[in-house]
Amino acid sequence: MSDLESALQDGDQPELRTWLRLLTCSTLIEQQVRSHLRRRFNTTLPRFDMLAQLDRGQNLTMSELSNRLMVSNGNVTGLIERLVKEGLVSRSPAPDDRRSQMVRLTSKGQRAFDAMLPVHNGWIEDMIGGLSGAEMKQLLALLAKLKNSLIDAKQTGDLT
Amino acid sequence: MSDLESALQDGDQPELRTWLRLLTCSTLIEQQVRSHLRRRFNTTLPRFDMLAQLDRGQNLTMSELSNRLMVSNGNVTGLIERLVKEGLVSRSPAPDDRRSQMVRLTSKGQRAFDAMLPVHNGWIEDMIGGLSGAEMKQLLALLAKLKNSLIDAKQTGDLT
DNA sequence: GGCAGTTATTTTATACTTAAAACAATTGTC
DNA sequence: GACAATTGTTTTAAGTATAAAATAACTGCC
Repeated sequence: MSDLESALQDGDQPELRTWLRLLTCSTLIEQQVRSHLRRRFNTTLPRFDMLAQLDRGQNLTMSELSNRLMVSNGNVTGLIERLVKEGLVSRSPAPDDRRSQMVRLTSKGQRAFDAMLPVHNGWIEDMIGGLSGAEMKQLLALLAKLKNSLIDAKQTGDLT
Repeated sequence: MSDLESALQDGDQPELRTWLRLLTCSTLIEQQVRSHLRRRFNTTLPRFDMLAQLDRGQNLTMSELSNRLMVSNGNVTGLIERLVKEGLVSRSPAPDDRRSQMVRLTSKGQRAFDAMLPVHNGWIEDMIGGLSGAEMKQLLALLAKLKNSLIDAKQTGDLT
């Protein structure tokens, strides 16, 4: 059995080890969710993620979606285009800014997402269920701290 | 400020929260590394990852690389092709199995990777450095547990 | 009111990624 | 020693992703 972390010494380079283990976990989850979405709902993870954002906050602009999903603006353009073509999402001009578009779920899109959400959440629960409530709480706290560290490093490193 | 986690209740759905926060962290790290690799070395993350695997274990087959990097076999084909074209990697037929190829770094590839590795590790240290040694140790332990939970769920879920 | 700078989005080019099919070589079994 | 099943790899088609350039609309300031 070998994976991303193989051939790293034990106490060595804890930062690198942390990163690689984090990446392994998130890749494993992603692959499972991706595969389940395909089999069960014949859709993809980026589309699901997009619908999820639109479900949480209706009437978002393209930029808002790009920020929330943490993907490039061009990526959002293409993804929304496909979802519009599938009839799950609609675009309308923003009332106050002619550059912007408001994106929202169609009723078909809302129904599709409502059907997927609980099943999706069940998959996640199954995958992460190996941790106790206390462990999850701890993990959440550590990840919050890491997230802050990452945001800090990003800011201080970007003073080009 | 809103991101993947926005609009989730506080104590609610700890599994989902955990997953989204994990994803946020790994996306933030990935984007930073990707951007640094481009600016500093004019290369990409998948290429760097591939070189790293080849540095750790010389003479790996395509399948081995696919397993270690956790990407599809077709993906490895294309990636290796590009690296061969850049002269960083070479392929040779496996002695014992005519279906397989052994892949290894060229000396140019080795030099390129040796130049990148310490710089790369510095980026990671900067990003994760906001955590204390004890916190990293804790986080590593929790992620190890999560990783096991994920592997379990995968096995029990795949008995189609 | 004009114009410099910024912001929102799309376009372009290229690279990455997957799933599934195709193919080729190996293995196990009788 | 045939031959079914498996394994290793490539090919194909479609989708996802980025960075950078291009467009278009907005804002602030004089």
